[in-house]
Amino acid sequence: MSKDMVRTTTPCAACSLRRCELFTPIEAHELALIESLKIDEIARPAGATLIAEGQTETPLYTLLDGWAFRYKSLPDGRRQILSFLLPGDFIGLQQKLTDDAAHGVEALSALRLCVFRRDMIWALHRDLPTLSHDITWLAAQEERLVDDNLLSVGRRTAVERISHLLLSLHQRALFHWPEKAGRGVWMPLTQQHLADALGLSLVHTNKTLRRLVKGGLCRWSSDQHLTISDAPGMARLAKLPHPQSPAVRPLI
Amino acid sequence: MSKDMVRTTTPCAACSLRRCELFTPIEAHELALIESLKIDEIARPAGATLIAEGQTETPLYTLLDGWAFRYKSLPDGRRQILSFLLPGDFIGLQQKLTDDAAHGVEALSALRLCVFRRDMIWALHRDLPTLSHDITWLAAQEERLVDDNLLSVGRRTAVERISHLLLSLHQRALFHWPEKAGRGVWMPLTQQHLADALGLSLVHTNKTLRRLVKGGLCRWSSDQHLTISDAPGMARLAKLPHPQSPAVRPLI
DNA sequence: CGATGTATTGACCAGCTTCAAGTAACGTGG
DNA sequence: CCACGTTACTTGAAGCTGGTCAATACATCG
Repeated sequence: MSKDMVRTTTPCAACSLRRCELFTPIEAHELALIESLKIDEIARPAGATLIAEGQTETPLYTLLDGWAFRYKSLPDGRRQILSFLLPGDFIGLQQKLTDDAAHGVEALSALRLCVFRRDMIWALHRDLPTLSHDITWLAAQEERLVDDNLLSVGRRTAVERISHLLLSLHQRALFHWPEKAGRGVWMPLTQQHLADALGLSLVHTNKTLRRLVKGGLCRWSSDQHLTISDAPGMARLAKLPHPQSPAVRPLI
Repeated sequence: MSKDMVRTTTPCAACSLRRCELFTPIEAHELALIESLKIDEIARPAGATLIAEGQTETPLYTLLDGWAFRYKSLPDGRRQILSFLLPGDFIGLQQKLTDDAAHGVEALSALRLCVFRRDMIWALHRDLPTLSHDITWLAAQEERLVDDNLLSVGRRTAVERISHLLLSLHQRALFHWPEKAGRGVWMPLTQQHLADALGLSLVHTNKTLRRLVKGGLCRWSSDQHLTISDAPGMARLAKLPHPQSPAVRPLI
């Protein structure tokens, strides 16, 4: 814990994420408020637990770099991944507002995180309507993601689920890590993670994924890179409903 | 459409929902702002579509009385119910913030609804931090509900799912409609709705529900009332994780 | 060089879906 | 008042998707 000492390693204005076209441009005074609420910038290794299920007094982060996921589990250990987190995603909003963490958050890769003051959410609401509006937008957006996953897990078959998940992760990841020639997009998941996100068993996930690969629709390298070879084919398999908007989004 | 005419049938201060101990007390000036944003109070019959999937320009409501649900569906008609809506729930938040409705909303029973101005969310953020904070809280809370359902659909067995859903609906409904002696709590769902919410087929839902009833754990009357006879037994079956907080909540 | 984690594949089985048929309750029109 | 259509519920039988068990291969790592 770094007491009240403010040790901002990177000024928010210089934040590399801001340069990404995925995020809406921001006013100088908004940036100043965010910077005043920033406590620290930290790194976490792959596999680290950022927030444990049931934990109270959870911290607030913005994910700067890397992959993570939110999950919930049953007493007997069965685990469900609720959604994946990529750079720009806000972490701890739900927990902050409802006190105890209903879900855990774990790192898939090494992470860089921006740490905010515990009272940040209230400060945003009190001091800057535009930013508090953005926070609400982020909360709504995150729910939309979970809604999508619920539709998948509840109503899609195994092939459909995998196609859908790979497609949407691929699309999201592409914004942050451009595809390296022939190697595909970086996606540091094990098949166990896929299975946990899809509500399938590990074995069945493997067999189904294998069928997709053999069918020439995508490639899943052993170094955890994904290539989509036949995007239209996968989209057809995934039974995408209304084509989803890429949508520029706020970054706090 | 009632043009710009303000025809508030009930003053917010007299709103019957406010008397429910489920909701946090509210300041006079907060109430005044809410009332200024209220346009109308309307009724809808059971089965009505409040918001269609893909609809743009969605309205904003607070559900005053009755049951509804949010859903998403696939091109071929398979439908997943995302969550159920009870009095006090805010409707249209997600759609408002992301433009097009990613999910539909349908009435299970006859409804009474409070209709708000389209710019309400922004007005709250601009004018009253306490209320904008509440809005964010509601969004976060709704996501928590979906998280729960996703865990269920992804990782629980059929018996567990049904027990869990009935238990949580029963608990929520109890706040609004006290159990009538021996008749149970009003729950205007068909088994098809249960199936759609649980990611199960109608037939299997029926058979599993029947087993619960024959096991003496609950009763599902033909007039759509639910009695939980053996709450601890059902909770054990449902594999409830951490006991959930009833939690007082804001009402907008 | 074992130990561990991940991927892969086969064999078997069960939970759930689909198909099918029948009952009961309700509303509507003749 | 009853025939009929409709909707919801119920139950049995058969079949498939996906789960469980098990064995192997392969890589990384201390």
